[in-house]
Amino acid sequence: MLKDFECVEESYAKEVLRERGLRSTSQRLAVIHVLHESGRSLSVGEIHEGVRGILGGTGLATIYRTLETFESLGVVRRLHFPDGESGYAFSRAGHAHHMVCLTCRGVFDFPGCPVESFDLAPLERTGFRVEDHSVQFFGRCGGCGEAAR
Amino acid sequence: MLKDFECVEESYAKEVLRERGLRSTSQRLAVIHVLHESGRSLSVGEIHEGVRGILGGTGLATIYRTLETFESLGVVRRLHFPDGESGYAFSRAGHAHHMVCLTCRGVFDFPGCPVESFDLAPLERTGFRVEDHSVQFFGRCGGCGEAAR
DNA sequence: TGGCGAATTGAGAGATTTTCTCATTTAAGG
DNA sequence: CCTTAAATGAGAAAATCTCTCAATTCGCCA
Repeated sequence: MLKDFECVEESYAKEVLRERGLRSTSQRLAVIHVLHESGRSLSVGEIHEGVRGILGGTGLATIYRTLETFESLGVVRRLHFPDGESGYAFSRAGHAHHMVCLTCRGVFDFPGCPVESFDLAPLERTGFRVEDHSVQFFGRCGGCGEAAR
Repeated sequence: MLKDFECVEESYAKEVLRERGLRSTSQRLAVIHVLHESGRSLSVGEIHEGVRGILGGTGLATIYRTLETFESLGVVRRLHFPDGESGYAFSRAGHAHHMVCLTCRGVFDFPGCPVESFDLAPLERTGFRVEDHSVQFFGRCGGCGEAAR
């Protein structure tokens, strides 16, 4: 099952799962498939629906468990929108930031990192030790920006 | 009531409320008071508890409504932690970014903005129009960093 | 200062979201 | 194949958030 849809994202997820001694179940791969295929960030409900469309009776708990697993593996990322909503998006592990379209919820990677060239010294002089950061841009993607005119 | 505790943060909140034609109720001021006094970000439950400590029987719905109001006014900000939890923190309106201590959930402003000196051109060349951004640093504040040793 | 009208609140019901449990299924190594 | 532990499904339970409406309170104006 799912063989016809297999994509790099799925093989990548499989690899990460294997590395950690976790199983590549059809449910897990379907979540990746749905997320990647949509190209945007999806709510838990949308993911559940999408997975059901492929596999049939998948439990909601499985979706939650899967998202949690993938997030801890860095394969999926949870995004929070200014309006309070949130969604999950596929994301290659490692250091990645995103631009998010406020209209279609599309998620795009962008090159570089604003924090890299930012001087943390004055900040750390306060005694704060920076361990991580998050950067996100919100706006309208090409398609949605045009449609608005 | 609350007169004894009045602080700049409360006067500031009052002013913003008046500007928008909203009322300065004791519940709203108590939320600001609790948030500011704690110096860290608090969950809805913690805020509810704190306000009840000052005013007595305050409804949970009021806390939610108040936080929503203040967030739309830019007086309070909702923060999302890497562990999935979230909390609210006092925040002067305008462009402010935060450092958040992962141990005590303390919130500190930091000077400058990494995005200001970041070249958005290559990003916008993709057709994406940036409207907003968010930047956060996570780590350990002075106190918590030391305690860990 | 007292009264009026509209905004705000309290309380609890209701909706939604997330977690948990445990019997059953299934992936993956031998 | 077979075995074994990991993972899932289903639904109950818990947690979180929203809504409704009568009662209260703020802020304005006389």
